[in-house]
Amino acid sequence: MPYTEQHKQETRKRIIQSARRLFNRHGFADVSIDDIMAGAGLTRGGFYKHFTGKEDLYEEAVLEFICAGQPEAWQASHVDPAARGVTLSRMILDAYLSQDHFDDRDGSCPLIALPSDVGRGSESVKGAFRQVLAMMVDTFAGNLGPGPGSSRERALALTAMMVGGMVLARAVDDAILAGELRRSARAQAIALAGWEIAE
Amino acid sequence: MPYTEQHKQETRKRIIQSARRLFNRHGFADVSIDDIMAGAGLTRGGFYKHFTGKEDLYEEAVLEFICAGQPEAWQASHVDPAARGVTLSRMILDAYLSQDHFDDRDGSCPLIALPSDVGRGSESVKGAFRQVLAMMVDTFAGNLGPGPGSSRERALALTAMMVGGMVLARAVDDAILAGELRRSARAQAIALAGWEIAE
DNA sequence: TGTACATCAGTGAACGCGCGTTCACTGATGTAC
DNA sequence: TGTACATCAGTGAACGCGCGTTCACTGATGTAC
Repeated sequence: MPYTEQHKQETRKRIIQSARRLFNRHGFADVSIDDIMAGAGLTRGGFYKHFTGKEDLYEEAVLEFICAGQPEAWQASHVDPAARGVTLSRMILDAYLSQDHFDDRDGSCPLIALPSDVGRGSESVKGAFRQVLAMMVDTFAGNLGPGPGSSRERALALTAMMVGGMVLARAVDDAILAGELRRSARAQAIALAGWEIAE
Repeated sequence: MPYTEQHKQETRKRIIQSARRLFNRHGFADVSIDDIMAGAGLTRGGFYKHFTGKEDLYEEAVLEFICAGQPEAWQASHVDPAARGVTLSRMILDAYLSQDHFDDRDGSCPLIALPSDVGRGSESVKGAFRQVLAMMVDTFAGNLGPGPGSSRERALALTAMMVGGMVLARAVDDAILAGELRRSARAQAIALAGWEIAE
C-alpha cells in the first residue's frame, strides 16, 4: 500500500482549495481542470484519480468554505479591532460587509461569489449552497434584538440584505457606489437586527 | 441600398433579445453564438455583421431589460390584482419578489439573473448593470415612508434585500425555503421602506 | 537492517468535440434608368 | 411600369484553439521477507 491514505486526502484537499479559489474568481464555466490542477501543483491527468468529473468539484468547492473555518478566520482578521466587545453576530455582520471581505476575491463567501453559477447548477451544488446559507441564517436567528416579525423571517431578510449588498457592490464598477452599498446594507442590517438604531 | 436601416435594427434587436434570454438562463460563458443566432432565427456567420464579438453582447443584453420596458410589464402582469391601490413603488416591490418573477428565468431582472457573471465582467457590462441598479434605487428613494437613516441609504439597503432575497431563492434547491426567502425579504422590505409594520 | 516487490498517485501525450471567428458566397432588396 | 444593377444582410464551410476526458506509463512509497 504505497502512499498513505492521509497523503491522498491531503492532495484531494489541495485540489478542492485550488478549485474554490479559481471558481470564486472566475466562476465554474471559465475555469479549466488544467488551471485547477496547476493551482494545486499537479498535472491534469491525476485529476481523475480523485474525482469522476468537473461537476463533482462544484459542491466540494462550496462546502470548502465551511470546512476551512473561514467564518472564524474573519473574526480574527477582518473585523475592525475597535468593534471587539460587541456580540459575535454583530462582529460577523461587520466582517461580512467589510472592505476586506469585498477585496478577498479568492476566499470570500460562496453566497456572494457564486450565486448565479449555483442557480444554474445541479441539485448537489444547490444543496451545498443551502448548507452555507442555513449556517448563516441560524447564526443570526438566535441573536436578534427587538423588532417586528418572527426571528426566522428577520434572519432570512437580514442575510438577504447582507448577501445582496455584497453581490451588488461586486457587480458595479464604481468604488464609491460599492462602498455606499456595503455601508448602507450594514447600517440597515444592524437596525433590522435590533442591535441599535441606525440614525 | 438594399434592406432598410430599420430592417437591420430589427434584426439586431432580435439578436440582443435572444442573447438576453439565453444569458439569463445559462450565464455568459455557457451560451454560444450559434445558440444566440438560432434563437433569433439566423445562422452564425451573420453575427459579425452586427457585433464585433461576443463580449459586445453582454452590455447590450443587460440594458435590454430597461429598453424592453420590463418594469412596466410587471405592474400589468405580475402584480396580484388584490394589491392594486397601494403605491407604485409598493407594487414594484411585490412584483419583484413575486412567484412569477421567480419563475420567469428568461425575462427576469439582470440584477438577480447575472450578478456573479457581471462581477467578473468588463467595465462596460458593469456600467450597464449600474444603470439598471440606479434606476431601481432612485425609484425607491423618492417614495419611502418614515424610518431611520437617509432615504438613499434606505433605498440602497432595500434594493440589496430584494435582490439578495431573489438571488438566494434561485440558488437554493428547496421550494419551501425559496418561498420563505421571498416572503421574508418582502415583509421586512416593506417595514424598512416604512410603508407598514411587518407584524 | 537491507532488498525485492507490488501498489497506485501522478504524468503527459493523445482523443474528439464544440467554440469564436473568418471568409468566399448568395440572393433579397431598393434604386436608377 | 419594367428591367438591370449594385448593395450588403445573411449563409454555411472552414480555421485554429482549448477544453474535458482517457490511457499507457513511471516512479515514489509501504510492506514482506
